Amino acid sequence: MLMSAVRYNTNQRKLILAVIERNRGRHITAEEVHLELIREGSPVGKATVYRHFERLEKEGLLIRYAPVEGAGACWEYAGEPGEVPAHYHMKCESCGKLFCLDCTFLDTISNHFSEHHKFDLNRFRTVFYGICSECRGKDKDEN
Amino acid sequence: MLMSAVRYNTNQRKLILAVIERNRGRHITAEEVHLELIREGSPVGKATVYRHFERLEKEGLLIRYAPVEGAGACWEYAGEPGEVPAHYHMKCESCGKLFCLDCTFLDTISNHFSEHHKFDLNRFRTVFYGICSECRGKDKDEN
DNA sequence: TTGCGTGCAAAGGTTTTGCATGGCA
DNA sequence: TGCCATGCAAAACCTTTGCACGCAA
Repeated sequence: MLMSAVRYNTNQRKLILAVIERNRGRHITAEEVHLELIREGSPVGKATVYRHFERLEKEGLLIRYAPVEGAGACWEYAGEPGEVPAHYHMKCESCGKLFCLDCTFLDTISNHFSEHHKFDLNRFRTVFYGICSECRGKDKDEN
Repeated sequence: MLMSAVRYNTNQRKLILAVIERNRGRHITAEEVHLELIREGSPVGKATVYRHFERLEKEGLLIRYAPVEGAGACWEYAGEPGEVPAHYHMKCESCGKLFCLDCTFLDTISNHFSEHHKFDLNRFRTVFYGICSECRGKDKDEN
């Protein structure tokens, strides 16, 4: 929440923020932002994207999720406080897809952990691993 | 799980397992095992450690944790197959302690994922991250 | 003896860093 | 104009892979 970290409001910063805001509700990687801006015809260096992600996180505009194996860290626009609903992630061990879990049952889980185990769940880091519905039907040709 | 994956009980496998068992209750990285064995005077190649970690995970002897930012994946001894009843793990981000969750609510969670999200949870891989009761009381000096 | 296991080094992918240049305030 | 920001490439890091040799069964 160190807004003081913002010094120059450069064009690159605006471009990066625009892509992130446009992806409100979805997680995105630094690589994806980099490629998206190239596609738009407004290329921004990869290093610059990484540097801004780091700053935006400190400013509280970006949420950084624990990296999932096989991929890099993923981030998500935080927007106004409370704007992004609490959610968890589900990762398929077979196809590698990452799913966002927006389900009221999560509150039940959080509450259970809090009340019965006195444990405050961290939704940014906790990832549910398993096999998704698509892969469940197929033969397990993983690995 | 797939005990059939074990073919040769090589010396390197024994050495790696020994280090892991000795670190029961603590997570450890491939790099740490590699270095520990060098320190012991029984060096084992880094690639071999990685290959064994992968196999031990399939066998159910090791739990692989989601990588922590700034570090690689970390692993932890899960005990002999069948030694421990089905359970999930809860890891405190502050003190690093690993808690075993033996609670009927877990079935509720598994069932919910299975029925509502058509997702088969992997209890070995899924780890709940958060702050434990002990650390909840203290100042959050983490990070 | 057979074929898996091992070690080394090289490759792969992601993120960080150094340094000269560019651009915001 | 003074600094911070940027871009490129190289480095750093972690992990995987290729290949020839070694060793458990």
